Amino acid sequence: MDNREVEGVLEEIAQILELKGTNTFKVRAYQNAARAVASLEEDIGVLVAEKRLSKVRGIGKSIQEKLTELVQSGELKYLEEIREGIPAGLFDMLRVPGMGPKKTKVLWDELQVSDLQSLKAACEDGRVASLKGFGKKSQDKILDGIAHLAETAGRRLRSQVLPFANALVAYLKEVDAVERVDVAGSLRRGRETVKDADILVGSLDAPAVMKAVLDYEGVDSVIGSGGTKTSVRLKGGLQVDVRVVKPESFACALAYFTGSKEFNIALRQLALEQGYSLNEYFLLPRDGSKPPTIPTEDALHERLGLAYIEPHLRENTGEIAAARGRKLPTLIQPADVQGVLHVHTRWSDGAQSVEEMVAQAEALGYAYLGISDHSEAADYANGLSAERVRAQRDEVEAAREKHPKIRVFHGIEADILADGAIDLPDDLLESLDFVIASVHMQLGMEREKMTQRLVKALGHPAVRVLGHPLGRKLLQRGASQFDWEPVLDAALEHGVAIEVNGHPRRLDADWVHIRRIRAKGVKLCLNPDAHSMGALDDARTYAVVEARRGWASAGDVVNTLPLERFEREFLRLG
DNA sequence: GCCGTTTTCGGCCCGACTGTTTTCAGTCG
Repeated sequence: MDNREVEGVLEEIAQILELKGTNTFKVRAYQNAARAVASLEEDIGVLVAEKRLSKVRGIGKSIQEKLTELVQSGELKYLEEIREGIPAGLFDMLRVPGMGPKKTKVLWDELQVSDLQSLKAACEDGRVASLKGFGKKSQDKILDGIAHLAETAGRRLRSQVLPFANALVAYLKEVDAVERVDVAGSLRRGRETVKDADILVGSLDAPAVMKAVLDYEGVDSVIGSGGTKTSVRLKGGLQVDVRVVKPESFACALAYFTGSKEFNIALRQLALEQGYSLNEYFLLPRDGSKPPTIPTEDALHERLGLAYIEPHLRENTGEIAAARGRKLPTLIQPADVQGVLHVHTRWSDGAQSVEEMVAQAEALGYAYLGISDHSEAADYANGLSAERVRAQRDEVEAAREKHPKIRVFHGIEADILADGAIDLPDDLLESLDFVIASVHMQLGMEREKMTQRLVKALGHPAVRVLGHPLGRKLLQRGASQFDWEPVLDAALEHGVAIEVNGHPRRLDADWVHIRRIRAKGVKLCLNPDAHSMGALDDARTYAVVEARRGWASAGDVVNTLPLERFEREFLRLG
């Protein structure tokens, strides 16, 4: 039972309690505990075994007992008890926009509606509209919500949303009434997938801004529009919320609408302790005196006795305490990345030649580049046999001669076979500059076997990087299951770095595990996993964001090293 | 259910919008 599964159990308890109309603070206690578990830097099994669970903030006596039972036996009587009589379909109903626990419970009690299908039917024959507290509009909104849920599952990749959000921001910048405008919300925090885009505007003329949004040519339909907030659906389906505040409130509002929700709650708590009340407009002294001028988020955090907390860290997973103690790390920046290793070419499933990728990397200012096509076992990707790897050398050598300013390493992304062996002969692997070892097949292997598979692969002397360890594809398939502790132990022992894959659909390892990897002292390697020239910079664009969310600084990442040190200390060449 | 240098009880973040009401509950972020 790993941290993610335990987190899921706590969240399920919170949802069930919410549906049952339990005291909201009790519900919140379980939600807080779920977050606390999610942000642990150790395996929860270790904490339970060493009886250190109660030291975790947010986990008290009662939850500690439940988690001990859960981790030790894999079961939890309390959950089974409260689950009794709660149809699983109610959780799907909660995901419909506008549907919360209260409405869900009313529909269940009054109409015996217990899943999306029966909810849809109840809306279509008008039973929902006839209920007290509901009406025609609620009913139509629920139907729209169900349709949208089915269409997109509600979330999109960050990379798919950013261009739309940036275009709208650029448009609003040109509107006369707009003084300041910025992206907020989970998009600003760098979440891997987002539900919608939040845009904040500072203006003295809110109606003009609302009108400008409604006039935007990218708008498909209007979801709602009030005096200071307008929600629209853009062509392409993305929902965007635009809010307007007075320019004097912009910094407080930007902080507020950036979230996360949990971070805001904690920040307000801190403000209360220090004699302030914090809302999205001002930091109000409780004694009724005039609120201080807050021109930037930096100033807001400083007022509360905190070092500035970057948006990427705002998840209420320890960053506030660290900011208080001035112990936040200096986060890695895109420009810190000196070179990248994980790059494909036409030799396997890439779109460009070796030379084209090298030229592009040089143009982007990289000091070194590793060519790493797929290996033999990845035949779906036209993986390279030992013979073809040797043949590729000439082309790599030619690119080196043509581009002397950038150092080109010749490597491979080799497959980790089911038994943990690497799929090319040892002498060939040893002759290369580096090897990235990745799992591409049998991703759903049983946990114990997958752990052994990875540990064995990391012990191969030629392996330098473990590629996309989770094997997930965002919004498509989940992560492989294995135990992190033995894998990280092996990585540490053999000096292998764990990849942070910058492919927008992978982002793997993810930020939660990056924190664990760092805590263990294992190094990271930020890569684009580029299959074309256009994706070559994805390590700086996407992997860096994921690493920052995992609290990584340049010192945690091997490919921030200058060329000579990277070559000598990490690749162990020459 | 959690928490505590006003500590073992009595708090627990705050406001906008919507749809339903005629003063408010629910949802959202």
